[in-house]
Amino acid sequence: MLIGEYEHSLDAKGRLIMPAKLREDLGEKFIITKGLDGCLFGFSQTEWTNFEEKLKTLPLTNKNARDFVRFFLSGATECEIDKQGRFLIASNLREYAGMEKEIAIIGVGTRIEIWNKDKWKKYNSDENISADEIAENMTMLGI
Amino acid sequence: MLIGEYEHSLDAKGRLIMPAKLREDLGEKFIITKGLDGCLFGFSQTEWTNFEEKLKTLPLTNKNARDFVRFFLSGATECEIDKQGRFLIASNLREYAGMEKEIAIIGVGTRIEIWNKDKWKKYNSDENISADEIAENMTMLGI
DNA sequence: ATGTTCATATTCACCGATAAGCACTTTGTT
DNA sequence: AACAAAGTGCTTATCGGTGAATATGAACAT
Repeated sequence: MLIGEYEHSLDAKGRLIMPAKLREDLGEKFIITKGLDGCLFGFSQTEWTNFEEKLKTLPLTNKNARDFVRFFLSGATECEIDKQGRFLIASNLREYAGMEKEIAIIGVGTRIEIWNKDKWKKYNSDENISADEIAENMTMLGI
Repeated sequence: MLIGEYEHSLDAKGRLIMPAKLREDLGEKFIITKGLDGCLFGFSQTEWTNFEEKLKTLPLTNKNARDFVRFFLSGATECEIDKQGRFLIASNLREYAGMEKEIAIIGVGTRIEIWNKDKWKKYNSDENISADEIAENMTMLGI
């Protein structure tokens, strides 16, 4: 299960350290693609095939669905972690997610998300997250 | 059943003693996450996996669900109690909960809560918590 | 009261993960 | 062929996490 929040920085060539705690769950090779809310998604190989399967079930006749599928598949890249624990983020993905240097990597269960750190901080400080709402959701989920 | 109130202090590296009485109920490994009212929550593994299962079912396409899942999973860390009964609190969680040195740990049935001690004192002294008021609210819940 | 045991506090030393800089290779362009 | 740009790999220094040793203090039994 991918969890936690980590902060690292891109090197001059656009490589990023994969936090040691995420590495084992994610595997040596994994997939990153454009994500929602301005971040990148990263999937382990098994989670990626799951995800692909779901995308395949969407009706080709629906324009919305076609867009949705294109969005995820066109952005997808396979990444490999090198001996020093780093991986390269393709330049188009870096651009999409507005990445400069400071990066936040978060584990979200079945995937990781890679954020421009400032964006992530802002996202967290916004009222995306109100305590009342959280409490309400928690009781709904039986915690 | 996790109960009681304990006061301890963080060491220089951000580690905290887990009170002996909570250890057996919580297990060697447990999960801490961002909680409500500015504290951290700690769950036993069984409590947590329940919760995870539920989070997994939430739809990727719903923004509310994404927010909620991100809040809990990005804030989560697995902790392991070392031979001396201590565990490390990740720096982002320490920051979130405003932890300096003096800590209060309380048992709340199915989870523990970890507080900055001053915050905890203040929270208790405020009219957040008048026993009478609480009792009154409880009748509404049919107790 | 005294000694024993257990829980907690404090300090120090070591190791692994990460940051950062640099050099080399590959590829594509002129 | 020469060069620039992008990708890959290595080396070193630093810092945070981890474990060990010791000190302090409370609880308990004799």
